[in-house]
Amino acid sequence: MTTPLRRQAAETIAAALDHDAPLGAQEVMDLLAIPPDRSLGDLAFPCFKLAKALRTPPPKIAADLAGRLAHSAIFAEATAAGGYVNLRLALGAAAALVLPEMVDGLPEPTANRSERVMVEYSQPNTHKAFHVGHMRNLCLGDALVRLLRADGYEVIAANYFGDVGAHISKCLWWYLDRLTDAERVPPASGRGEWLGELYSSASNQLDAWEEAAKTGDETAAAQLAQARARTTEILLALEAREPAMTAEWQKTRAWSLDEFAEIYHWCGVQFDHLFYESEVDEAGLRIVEEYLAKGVFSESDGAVGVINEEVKHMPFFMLRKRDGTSLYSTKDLALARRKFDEHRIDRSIYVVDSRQSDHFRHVFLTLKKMGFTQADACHHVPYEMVELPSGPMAGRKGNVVLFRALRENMVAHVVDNYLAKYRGEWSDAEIGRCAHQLALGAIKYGMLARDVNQKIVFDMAAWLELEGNTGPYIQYATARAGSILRKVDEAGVKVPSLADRSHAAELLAALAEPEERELVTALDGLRPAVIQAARSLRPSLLCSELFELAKATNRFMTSKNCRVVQSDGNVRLARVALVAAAASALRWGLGRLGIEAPARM
RNA sequence: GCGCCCGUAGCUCAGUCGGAUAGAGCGUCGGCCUUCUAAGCCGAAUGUCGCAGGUUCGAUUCCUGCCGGGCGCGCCA
Repeated sequence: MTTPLRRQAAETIAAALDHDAPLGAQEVMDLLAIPPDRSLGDLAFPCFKLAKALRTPPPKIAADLAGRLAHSAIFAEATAAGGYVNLRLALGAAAALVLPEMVDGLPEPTANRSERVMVEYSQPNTHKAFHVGHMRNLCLGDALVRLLRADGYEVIAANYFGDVGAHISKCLWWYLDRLTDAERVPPASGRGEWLGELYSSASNQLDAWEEAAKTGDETAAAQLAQARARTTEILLALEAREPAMTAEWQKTRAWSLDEFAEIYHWCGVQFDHLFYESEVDEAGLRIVEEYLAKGVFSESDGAVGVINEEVKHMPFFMLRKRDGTSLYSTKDLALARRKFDEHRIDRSIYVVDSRQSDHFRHVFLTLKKMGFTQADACHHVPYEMVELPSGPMAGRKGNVVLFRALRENMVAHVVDNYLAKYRGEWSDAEIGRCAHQLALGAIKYGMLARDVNQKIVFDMAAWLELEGNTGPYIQYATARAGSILRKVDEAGVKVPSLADRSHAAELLAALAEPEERELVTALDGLRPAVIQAARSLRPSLLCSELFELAKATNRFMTSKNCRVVQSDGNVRLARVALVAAAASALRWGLGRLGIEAPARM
């Protein structure tokens, strides 16, 4: 990952290498490392790779190279240590390469690649409640959209609502048959969640009857049979577009969708396109007919599917049930075709939990067999589940944290514990806005900071601590930096322009403290981290880098040797530039994760 | 049974082209607020990198086998 600083460092090293050395500037840059102890240097160049080509032991190469690098523009010091050359940056020159693009605020990303990428995420079911488990997907998908945009792609953020299927008929059964007229009135707000509770009640009741029926309870068995007949009836009525039932579906579906829209708004998530399962249902069945006729799909036990030998433990991928109705898989094929044909995407990303890994392997293999070359550019981003300290989330057992409670509790905690002291001093609007940003930052960062293949145990109490490696910690560093900049401004000092490179180097040569050195190098690491996170579809990489940057910023701001307002001359100006760069970089980096930093907190 | 994921400090986790004495947060213990926000900073202690082999100058990292945990495996989504 290239930055102006790393490029110049690599070019300097490459130029100093023996002509026999098989490394160009790019290879050198890829090898550049950070020494284990910063007292050794700011960068390190390992010489092991050169040993064979030069037929010289690494320590000898390192010693020779160190001698030749001692007096370059970018390095203040070069010392050999074993097979490594440890390099201390000439801080003014280094800062002049790092800070200019940051002091004025990093640019919002613009698409500069020809590739068009769609990220499909969130995919909630209507008629069900939205809970913390859904938040991981939402945060992950949103962050990937932002990261890919930062990497220059044109990205379509897409959602895919599960608005058909058995869960709908269960919910409607409860709503229509089991509620009294008085009960059948949704609350003024939170209708989606209310509907989710109905679904949950229905599901629990059916499970309970099923359990009882297994133990020989004939009443339960009869009730179960009756209920199943009714849910099937509802399902068929919906499939037949029977007007009265369709009207009920549309009404209740809208309650869910409205609430989802509200949730996304609160989360600061925007979709460019909304898909619905109900739109791809029939198209999916037509695809099954089409490719069955072409001989790509085949029948088995009355069902239709495709045989993907590559998935050894389960080669048969079912696409149409014996009763002729569609499946999740059927719709995914139709959806993929729409993505390719109507949205003309080159790359397709699916953010779906890891339990679906086999499903997506099958989907992509099937698309390939159907002739879609884009199948090679389909990626499933699997992630592990969110659990609660009390165990896996299970709606049935009531072991869930619903979105509304999550939001309210987080916001209330932030206000009570951190912002109450500003009452009267800040407007209520600012307190509310700040609490929103902090609560959301805590949730998003918590969901993103862990690698996707690690399970997350969501412990509300722990996340509310807001200490250590958390979103609010990074937001706090940002706010403090902003506070210094306000004081600087009050003192009548302007953030210096660094547009002129040689002037900038001269000014920034005033930086000398270890905390300043650490901050400059941490700033240099931000952009590569964003690119790496985007390329590997792993937002956690950026979280780690932001945490390091926030720590470096806090250390700088806490150090008595790095006062900004109380210093003078070029030292003050250089530090102003450094703080401005840090604030802007933190804000920008958080922004790539969908997290805002409050102006003050 | 087959497939995927996980196993690193008391706890939660980084460590993804194999490289220096294996890191961070929390917790514990001890310091730092008349000085730019103490939601902060500094210091200390803590390890059989699940186990056993193999490849290598060098393995937490790559390969093989095993142990432990999670998830998935034809008419749910």
